[in-house]
Amino acid sequence: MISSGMKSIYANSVYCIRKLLPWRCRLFGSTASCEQRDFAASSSSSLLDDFSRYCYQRDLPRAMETMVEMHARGNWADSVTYSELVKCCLSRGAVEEGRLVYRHLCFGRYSPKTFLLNVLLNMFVRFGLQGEAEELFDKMPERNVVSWTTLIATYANTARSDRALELMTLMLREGVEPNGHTYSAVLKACGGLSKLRELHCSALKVGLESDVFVRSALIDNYSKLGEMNDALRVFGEMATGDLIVWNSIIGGFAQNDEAIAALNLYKSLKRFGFKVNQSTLTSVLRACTSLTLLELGRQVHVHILKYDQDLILNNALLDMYCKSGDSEDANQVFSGMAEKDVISWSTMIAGLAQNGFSHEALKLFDQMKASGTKPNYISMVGVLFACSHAGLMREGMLHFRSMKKLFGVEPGREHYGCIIDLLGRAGKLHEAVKMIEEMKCDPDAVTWRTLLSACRVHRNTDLAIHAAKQVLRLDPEDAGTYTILSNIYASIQRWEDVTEVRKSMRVGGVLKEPGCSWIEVNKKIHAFIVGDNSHPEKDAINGQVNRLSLRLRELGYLPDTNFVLQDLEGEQSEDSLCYHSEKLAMAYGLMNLPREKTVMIRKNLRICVDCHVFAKLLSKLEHRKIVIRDPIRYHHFADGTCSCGDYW
DNA sequence: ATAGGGTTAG
Repeated sequence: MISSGMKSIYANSVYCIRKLLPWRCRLFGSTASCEQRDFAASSSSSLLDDFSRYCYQRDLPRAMETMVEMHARGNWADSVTYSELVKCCLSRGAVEEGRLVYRHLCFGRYSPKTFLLNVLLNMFVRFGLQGEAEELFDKMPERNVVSWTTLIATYANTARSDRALELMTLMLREGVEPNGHTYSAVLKACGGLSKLRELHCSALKVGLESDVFVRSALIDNYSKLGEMNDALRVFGEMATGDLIVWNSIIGGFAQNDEAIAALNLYKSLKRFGFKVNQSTLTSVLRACTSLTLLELGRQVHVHILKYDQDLILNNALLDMYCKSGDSEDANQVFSGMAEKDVISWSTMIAGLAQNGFSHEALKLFDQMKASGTKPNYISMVGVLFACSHAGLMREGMLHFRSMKKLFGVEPGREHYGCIIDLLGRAGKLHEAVKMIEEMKCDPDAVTWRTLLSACRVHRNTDLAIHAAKQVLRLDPEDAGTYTILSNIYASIQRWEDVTEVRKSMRVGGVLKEPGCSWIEVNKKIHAFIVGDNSHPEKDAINGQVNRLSLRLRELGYLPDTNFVLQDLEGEQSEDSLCYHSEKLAMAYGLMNLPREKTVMIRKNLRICVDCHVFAKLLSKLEHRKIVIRDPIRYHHFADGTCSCGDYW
């Protein structure tokens, strides 16, 4: 008879158990309840003492030698000593020795207890020997919550979430009650919101509401699904403070681009007198990054100087400086890093490329390869972005065509996007279309928007209409593309189509996102929304825009009223162009920032041609550096030119 | 005595 505790977890369990039954009888049969000491012959006590000493001293070679001797004499030590030996194997990565310990314990006249089998199970898992772990698990006469949790955790960590959840079900079916360890492991594997809520409920039922590990796992999962209300509720129910739970919620807001909430929580955390650590600061930096709060980020930089060798923190710092358009400080952090991983290199390459330093980015890519760091999918997005940004057709194609062979990177949407951008910039629109047809993955709205952008610059109306329709098919909420499409139809007098586009926009309830620009002055964010006059200094700002506009006209600035193929922030008239949010932000920056500071602006929509000309001329007139970061790329204006080369 | 949490790049 096979007892329920021996039931195999595998589909072909009957076969599995039959095959193993003789082994099982020999090992776990009649002697199953024997204690280790019973086997120790009195004459061997000094051998066992030696063994125990070697194990606790972490002298692996001598311990193994003694173990072999013991095996020959039929002696066994106690479980705790063996667990020390396994720890020793693990810390040295001694796989073969570990296997030998396993054979010594499981293939002889000895019956290891569940505790010891769990230790061995964990050892196999740690060594990445999944097959051997499963085999052992399958053969265990009794599996407790630790055995199940150990295996569930490996599946959860190797992103085999279906298997982890399945094991949890089997565990419950066998009547083994899960604990906090189990939930924090299985939560890592939970895919959707409904499964998460289900696990959340059952964890509460088992009485785990105060387990901080479960709490942080729940917060983390709700955050990943963007359910910040749920995450906040779980956080708020915490009676005692726990730094990691705080880190989870701060990280959650930072990842969901709710930077203000993240920063406020960070402030309360400090007010409560908590000592924060690297993880907290990494999330705080990420929050600063998403708001382009360069000055606040610099302040955080001062606080993290004591962690100057922390790789992840340095990577976040790098990204903060890159995204804030400060490639000099990014370079400084980068060159000061003792250890660099693929993320450090990728961040820096993409950062340089986005800031218009394509050649520096490509030089860095050469250094990366020379350093022995293997580029991955994301690294190649940065490299191709650098090529497209500088119009380096030959080089871009070369990297694109060779990356699979050289680095095993299969080209994906983002890579194709760069190539389409590259071809589009060169005016090779039909080759760009061919590239879309060649894609193995389905093109998405971003892909078609890239083509649409190329059509806009090269004034190809027919193709633009096609691309715009594709964008709207894939993303029917994209207000900007409706506007472009309607403008195109208007320009070729297809009034019925104009009406049609406007109508479908109305029917679909698509609202145009108002243009918004942000600028940091005195560590505070000032937001300028088109049509919003609530800024206390609005009169002074409007006056400044008008004055600048007049002075720029002397330099040849003419408001660009050719709106065709453009998605503008506001109404389409010369008058309203003056009040595009980035112009207001530029004016405000010039009024309030010291002369040596770069005017750094972030905006939610892409910059229009008129504002682009305005910014270029302004940088020359005022001898100021201006950076405008739109959702796709950054425009560095200096001395009358822009790093984007007037293509975006 | 064996199993558990948070942080970085497109």
